[in-house]
Order: sequence, then structure tokens, then C-alpha cells
Amino acid sequence: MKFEFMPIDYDYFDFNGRNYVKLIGRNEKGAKICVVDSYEPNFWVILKKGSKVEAIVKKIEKIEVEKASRTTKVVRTEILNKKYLGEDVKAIRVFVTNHKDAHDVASAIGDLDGIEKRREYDLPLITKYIKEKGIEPLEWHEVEGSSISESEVGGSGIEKLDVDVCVFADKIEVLKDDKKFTPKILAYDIETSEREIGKGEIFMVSLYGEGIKKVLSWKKCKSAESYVEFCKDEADMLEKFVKYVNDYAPDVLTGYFSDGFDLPYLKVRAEKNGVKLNLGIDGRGPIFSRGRIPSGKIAGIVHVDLYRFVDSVFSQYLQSETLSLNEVAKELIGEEKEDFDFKKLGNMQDSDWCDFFSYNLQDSVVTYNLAEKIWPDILEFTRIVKEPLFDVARDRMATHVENYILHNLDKFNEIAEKRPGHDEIGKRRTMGKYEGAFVFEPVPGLYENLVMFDFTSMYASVIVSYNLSKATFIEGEEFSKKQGFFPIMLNEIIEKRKIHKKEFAENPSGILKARSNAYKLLANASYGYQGFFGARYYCREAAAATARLAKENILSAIDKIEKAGYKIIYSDTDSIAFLQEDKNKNEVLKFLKKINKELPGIMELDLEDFYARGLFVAKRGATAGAKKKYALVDEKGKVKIRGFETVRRDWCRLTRDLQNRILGKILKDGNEKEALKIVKDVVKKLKERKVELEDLMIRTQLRRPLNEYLSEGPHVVAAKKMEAKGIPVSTGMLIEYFVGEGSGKKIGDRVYLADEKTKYDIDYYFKNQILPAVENIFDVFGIDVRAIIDGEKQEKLF
DNA sequence: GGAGTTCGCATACC
DNA sequence: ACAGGTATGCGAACTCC
Repeated sequence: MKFEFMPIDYDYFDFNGRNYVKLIGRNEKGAKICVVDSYEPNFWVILKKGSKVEAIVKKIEKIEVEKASRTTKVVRTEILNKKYLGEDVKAIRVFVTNHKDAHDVASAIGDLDGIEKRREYDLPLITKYIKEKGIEPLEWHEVEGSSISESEVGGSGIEKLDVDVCVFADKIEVLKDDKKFTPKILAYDIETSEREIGKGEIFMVSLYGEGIKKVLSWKKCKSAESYVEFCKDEADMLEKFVKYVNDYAPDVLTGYFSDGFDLPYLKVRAEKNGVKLNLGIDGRGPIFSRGRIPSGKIAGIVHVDLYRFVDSVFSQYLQSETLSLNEVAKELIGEEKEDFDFKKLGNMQDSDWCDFFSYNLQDSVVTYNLAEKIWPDILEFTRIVKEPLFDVARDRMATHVENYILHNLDKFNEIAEKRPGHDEIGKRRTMGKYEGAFVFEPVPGLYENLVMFDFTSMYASVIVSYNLSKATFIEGEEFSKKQGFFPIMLNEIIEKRKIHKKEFAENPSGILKARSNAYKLLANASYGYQGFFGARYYCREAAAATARLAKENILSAIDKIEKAGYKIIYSDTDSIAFLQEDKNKNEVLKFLKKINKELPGIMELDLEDFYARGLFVAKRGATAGAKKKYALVDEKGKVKIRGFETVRRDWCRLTRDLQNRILGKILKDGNEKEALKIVKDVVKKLKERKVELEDLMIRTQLRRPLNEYLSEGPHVVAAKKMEAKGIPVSTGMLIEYFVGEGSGKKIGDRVYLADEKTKYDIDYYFKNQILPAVENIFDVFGIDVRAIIDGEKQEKLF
């Protein structure tokens, strides 16, 4: 039997004491396929120079490890010339019967005479399989297979899996084929009576995908839409949910925060109701792996929690202030969730249930559309880092960088470094910080005609240009001249980013954009990776040198720009802003070219933009200019604001909107007098109590459990109030409160929740919100807002 | 017990 | 625990007399 095959999910199982890999995917006709492949688990023993290879091999081949359920043996060995951290080494590849015991066999070998190190016993089996056999996820392959029952895994029970075809692989080859692949995606969402898992019950489940649009519920309402399917009770609803998922047979089952809520909730309710949540192709329910956040795995269906991918890969590039489905969907696809007033839950009328059904369905619709939007990014990341989709959708950037390295080591004949142990991590973490980036202290003022230069992927290009990595670090002598594999890989990442960015510019598509973006994110995370205590290729010296050399380069660029007669206004890490003055744009660009000729290696300075005006303010209560706080307007009138209160989510709307309008007035119209009027208007409104409470709410994130706070700030007081009222409070939540009138000395004594009926404290909002946000802006123009507004108050009094 | 200072904390920038 | 360091600025807690 011969067919085209795309592996989507990877798993492995033991049979007769051996490991087999189970690939789940689709063929070219869209049928669901399981391919079973053999795998020979192995790890490496690196030898000391001049050691007696034959004697060591003899000893190794005799090793057996007794486990409760099996005995693992060394099957055979190979002696090869390899590289380890760039050095030539002689190594023994030790093949064992079971991967799970590779670590034990490695330990049993121990530090025999002549053995330097043991490596790769700590790589996941699937990672080794993909690396060694080249069966990469989400790429087309050609499989020649034979019947399972006649193969060596006949009788293993694998043929019982719920797939269209299940075969044993005789041969798998990669197809050089860029044929499109569209996965079958199914989105789901549940609504419950309680937020806490294990407490309430599930009212309804919605499902949305191509050709499916459903709300399953045991609650009733007259004149429900046709997509609602009524169930007898919760148990019946759960059974129907399982049936619909099984019938649809998706490649990807997706939710939003579903690892942390929907899937575990379903599991608990299914257990409670005695329903088998057999969503997997093996007839079993989801399995949750332990970890900071549990990950819900379903056999044969890739469960993707979009929140996790957005959180770990996208979030730093999003404008959204929270990663709620509503905000993220609004930003990425321009779609919003429906409104539903959860206060109604205590007393639901017939029509309220209809509204709730509609709300529930819309959540799945939004999740589905978000999944379609993000799919190219998840797909490209999966193809580039070559790990299974399930993991790629959950891994953080450091893991992506590491996986990229691991899957590209073979080009360098390199044996992989081991993961740091507990003690090693502890040691790394106690190391203090090293010196980081340079930030220029600006002189407060409103400037005209600014130019901004910035280095492209600065830290990554420093790593490449100066060859900074663990393998190229020589104790006491800095870094080797011989190019290391990490800088070479990083150079490739930067090159690919350039190529795909250009491709995208010529022929825009979601896939090309995602591809270019994935390389950019990998390049940007590579510096942090080398300084990250959990990294296999951790090298503090390389990270510190990267920061130091980046600093040297930006200081030297600043120096050149100054020597050319320009005035520097600001600089932070990889960017420099200066006054254009009497030079025209061509002269500036020519000058940029000249600087670039003198830069080392692949380092490159780029024109970021020309700006019509730029505003820099002083630090609070000081004359020194504030760093990381400025506002620019480009020549088209587009305003760019950094660091100001208006971009900070822990300031109230009133303050943020006011400051935003003022900055706009000053930058676009250059009119600070008009801006002052706006302030006066808002203060007047505030004093007349005409400001909506919503605009006065302050939102602060709770970043740890309540009992771990040493200092009880206002948001902690507010959270405690919520808890006392029976509102569940958890780490990560945005706590909302306003400051009301009262005699308490601390602000915390005057903290109120939105539904509390107290007058807002005019004085607080004036002195602690509005004034701090506008004062130093007007200071730039020699206008003392505080005095002016206080003065007007005095005039009125007299 | 009030003023001045330090510390804890959240959030932003790159 | 799940990329790094640099920076602002609020409000509580502490220090000092």
C-alpha cells in the first residue's frame, strides 16, 4: 500500500519491550491515517582522548537494566567521529531496547575509565525520532505500508484505533511538495454555573466548524434557534458532545483557555456523571500532563488552546492590554464576542437562556475564526522548529529556539548538550545580573524634524558578527574565531527572515507573512535564550558579551552621528533619534550608508522613520529627562506614544484619554494653549461629578496569591474585598476598583468596587491621576498647570 | 506623629 | 521556570527625631 501522508500528531507505545512511533495524520484524499513506524532508541557516549575504545564497548554491550516490567539491554553500538560543542570527539552510539531506560543505561555506564560524557538520553523520544528519521510534522511524505496484523506489531491492539486506515510503515520518504494542507478544525466552548473547576455544572457546550454549528444544552428555552439541540440532562449533553466530536473527526480541536478551563471542566463533569469522555481515537479521554499549566492531550486529535500560543509567542507584539478572547479577537480579526450579563445567572428567564445559547455559540465562532487566522503562524512554527503541533502550540520562545537548535545539529555532526539539572539551574539562577543596554537621557523639550535610525535584529546580529555562543566561548580568552554552529544557525535564521520578508512584500499571503514572522521571533529570542538559566546551550558570558558589544556599537554610532554635526535627542538599546536640521533626506540616507560600511560583520543600521515632532518630558519631581517615555508624530500625522500613562493599563480611562488628547494637540497642532483648555474642561467635569464611574476605574493585575503580598497596595485591598463578597479571586486577574471619599490615611482605606455606592474622591482623581499625567508635559512649555488650576479655584472663592 | 526615605509592586521599553 | 536587562513611578512601610 502506497500513499501520500502528512503527519500531524506523534505518539509512541511499547510492544514486546520495544518502542514504536505512532503517526496520526491525513492522506492526500483527506482520510485519517495512522502509520506505525519502528524506532531504534539510542544515546551517545563521548570518549576521552586516547581511551581504549574496544574495551569500553565490550563493557557497555554487557549492560542490562532491570525494571519492574522489563529488562532493558544494549542492542548494539557504533563508533563514530562526532562533534561536541564544536570539538572533534570519538563517540559510541549506544542502541538500547527501550528509550525510557536510556537514562538508566547511561547511569549504569557511569564514568567508566575513558568516558568523558553521556548525552542525548534526555531528549524526548519523539524529538529523537523526528531528528533521526526526518519524518517532519506537517510536511507531505510518501508512505509504503503493510497490514498491521501481519507486521511485528500485530496483536498490539493498535489496529483498533478509530482511524480510516492503519498501517505499519515499510518505507517513509519526504516529498518535495509544497501542496497546501488545510486541517479540519473544530472549535468548542462551554458555559458553566461556577468558574471553579469541580464546583459547578456545565449548562451548555457549543461546537463550530465547517458544516457544524451547534449548541448542546439541557436547559430549555422556547423559540430557540435551530442550532440549539436540547438534551435530557448534563450526562446526555456530554455524551452528545463526544459523539459530535467523534463524527466530525477533526485534526485540531481548539478552544480559548481550554487547557485551563473547558477541557478539565468537561473531564470532571463527565466523571461526576459517569459518562466516558472518550474523545480520543483510542477510545480514551483527555490526559493532563503536569506542569505550571496542565496540557490536555487527546489521542489522535490535536487539542490546541489558542490562548497558550498567543500568550507564549504573540503577546509581546499585540496591543491588547489583556489576552482575553474578546480583546485578542478584536485586534487580530476585528470580531467581538457577544455581550451577556452574567449577573442574570441567578435568575434566568426563558429568553435569557436563548441569549446565553447565542453567546455560547458566538464564542466558538470567534475561537474558530481566530484559529483560522493564527493557523499559518502555528503551521510555520511547527515546520520550522520541527516539533509536534501539540507542543509547538504550547512551548515558550526559549523552547522554540532550543528545538530549532536540536533539529539542526546534524548539519554540524553535533551531539546535543544535556538539559541542566536541578542543581545547575539553581547555580545559574543565583548569578547576578550582567550589564545590559544603553539608554540616553533626553533633555525635556518639544523637538521638530527628527530622524530615527535603528539596528536590524541588533542582538542577533551581534551574536553572529562576534561569534558569541557556548561552543565558541574560551575561558579567559573570550570567543573563538572559528565560526560556531549557533552563530551560523542564527545567521541562517536572519537570512531566511530577509528572504521571506521580501517574498511577502512581493506576493502577500498569510503563510509568507507567518513564515517571515516566525524567523523574526526566533532571531529576537536567541539572545535571551543564551542567558536563560533553563537552556541546554546556556552561556552567561555570551549573553553578557552580546549586551556589551551591542552597547559599544550603539555608542560608536551615536558618536559618528554627533561628529557629523547632528544633535542626538534620544537612544534606547538599538535605536537613535537625532535632529535632521538643515540636511535633506538624501543627505541623511547617504550618511546612513556611510555608517553601514564601517559596521562589523552583518550588523546593519536602518532608517526607522522621519518624524515631524517629538516630545520628551522630565522625570517626576526632577529636571532630568525621563527615559522610555516619549511621543512622536510622523510626517503623515501618525502619533507614536511610548511609556506615557496613556499606554499604561493601570491608569484610569479619564487620565489616559485626557493625556492622549493633549499629546495629540501638542504634536499635531503644536498648540499647548488648546491643550490646556482640554485639561481645564476635564477638571471642571470631574469637579461637577459629571465623569462616569467607568472612566474612573483603576485596573491592576493580581500577580500572586493574596497571602503572599508583603505590601498591601490598593488592588490587594480591592481583591480582598472581592473575596469577602464571595467573588472568586485568582492570580492573573485584573482587579478593578475606584477611590472614594473617606477619612482613611491610606488610599487602600478608600478603595471601592464598581457596584459600591460611594462618591468618587474628586481630590484623589485630580491630584493623583490628572495632575501627574499632565504636569510634566506642560512643564516643557513653562506652563504650571497646578498653579493655574489652583489659582482659578482661589479666584472663584474670593 | 509627621517628614523623609526606602521598598514592594506593576507596568512599560527595547 | 519556561528569553534578557533598563526604567518610571505609585503607594505602603519603614526610619528617625
